[in-house]
Amino acid sequence: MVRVRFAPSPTGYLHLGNARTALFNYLFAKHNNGILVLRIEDTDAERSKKEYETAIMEDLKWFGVKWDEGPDTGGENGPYRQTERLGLYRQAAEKLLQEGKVYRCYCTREETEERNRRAGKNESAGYDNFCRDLSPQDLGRYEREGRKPVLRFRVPGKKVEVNDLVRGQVVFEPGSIPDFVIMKSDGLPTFHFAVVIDDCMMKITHVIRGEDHLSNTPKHIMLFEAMGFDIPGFAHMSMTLGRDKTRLSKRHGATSVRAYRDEGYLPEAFFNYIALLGWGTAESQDIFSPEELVREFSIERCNKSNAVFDPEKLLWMNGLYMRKTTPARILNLSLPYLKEAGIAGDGETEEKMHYLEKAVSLEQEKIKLLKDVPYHIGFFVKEPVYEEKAVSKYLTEKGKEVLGAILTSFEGCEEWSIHDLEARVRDFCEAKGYKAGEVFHPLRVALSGKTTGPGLFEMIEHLGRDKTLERLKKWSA
RNA sequence: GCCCCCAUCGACUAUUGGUUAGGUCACCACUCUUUCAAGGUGGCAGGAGGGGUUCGAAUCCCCUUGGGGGCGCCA
Repeated sequence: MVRVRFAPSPTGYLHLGNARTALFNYLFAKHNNGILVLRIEDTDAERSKKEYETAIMEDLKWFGVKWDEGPDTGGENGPYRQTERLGLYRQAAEKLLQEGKVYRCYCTREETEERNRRAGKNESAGYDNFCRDLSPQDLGRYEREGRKPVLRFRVPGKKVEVNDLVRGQVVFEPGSIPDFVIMKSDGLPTFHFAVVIDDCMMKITHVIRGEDHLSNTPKHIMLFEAMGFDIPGFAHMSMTLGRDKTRLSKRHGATSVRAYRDEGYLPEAFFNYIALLGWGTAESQDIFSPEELVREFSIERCNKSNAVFDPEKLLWMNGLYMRKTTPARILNLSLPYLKEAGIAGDGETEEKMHYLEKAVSLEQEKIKLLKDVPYHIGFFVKEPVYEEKAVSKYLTEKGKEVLGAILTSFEGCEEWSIHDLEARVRDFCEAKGYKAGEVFHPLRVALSGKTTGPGLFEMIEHLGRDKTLERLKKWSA
């Protein structure tokens, strides 16, 4: 049984790069009929916040990553928050201490750096094993000084091989990894230790994570070995970068899943686009349903090189999914934005909802973001926002004259159907010798405030007789 | 400073020893059209550099360069 995990730290909103890691874990799990575990790595008491934990779970669910075991679902391998597992880590650490595989270290960071400096090494050269074999006297002296020790792992002097599912065999030579801390002086485990204990106890078979952890993996493997645990498979995914090929950060604009959700991206578009970052099929297919992705996904086809996140392609893909979905769904999802714009309120009548839905369907092919829906359909409900350039170009003296004449014609229109309306306008043009554009453009601007929009006669029909005549009167000479 | 990873159009990628190096986004042109989109057609554009191996290299090896990551009592 394949068991994988996604293990975020609740220190901020879900980041795009982490979202991709979560997605790949999910796809791998589902492809293999396995289990996805959500584990909250909240041992950093300073930065971890409960609200972020909630937000991360919401955002994962939003774009379609569902886990089988996690803090909210419970499960036999829990608890799923590291702060609720502290006893487990202490127990394991105690055992390692008994076995002499870890030792107490009393050095401060400053002391270590100072010694490194004096030894002519780089400050960040790593720990110098100062406390590795402290005499009982030294130990006692430090304790009497009131120093609180950390527990350091006694790194064996042999090479470590990582057999990575995407990178192949990666070898770390002896001496390249200094003795590292597994338990902090406050009694909390470090990331490296907690991860290994948890992955083992949660029966994780494959560790799929970002490449930023590749250099840490030998530490984890040594810990697995020291504790006699089975070593899981590892797969280190390439990183997600910004346009300038540096790590995705605020400089690149929105980097959280939440931000994209708020802008009005469709979850399936986000899901699809993110899956394409660092993974592809032999056919270079671009559009996948979630089911297809689950079926097609494989670790072997994951790219080794980093991928640049391209908001433009995401936007294009979102437009594509907008066109694929139903107007009713777009309407429902854009309700918050419509409310904010004063176009729809709570508990609208069925009639109004139908009216809005039709308006959405007329504009659907142009909608790229849910956030933009009010801009596109607002004039159907509220007084148009007249764009200055449109008015000065088309609602000229001559334009107003034309509108006045059209008004007369429309007033006599009883059926108010696309056909009737169009016939009237075309007859009018012919009778008065106007070119189509001389009439169409002023009409559109007077009714919608914009030079762009749906088909003119569909628009007039849907706008209705009253609003049409009223707006024409306003702009007639 | 030490260690690790990576390298195909501007971006995402396909091509795993023999291809006019393919697709998608973006961009440009044309087309459709009452507008804007969407659609259709076409175009621009790529193997980082240098050495090998081979009849033949984007593909295998080495070096250089460039980019990314790690070396915390952060995760």
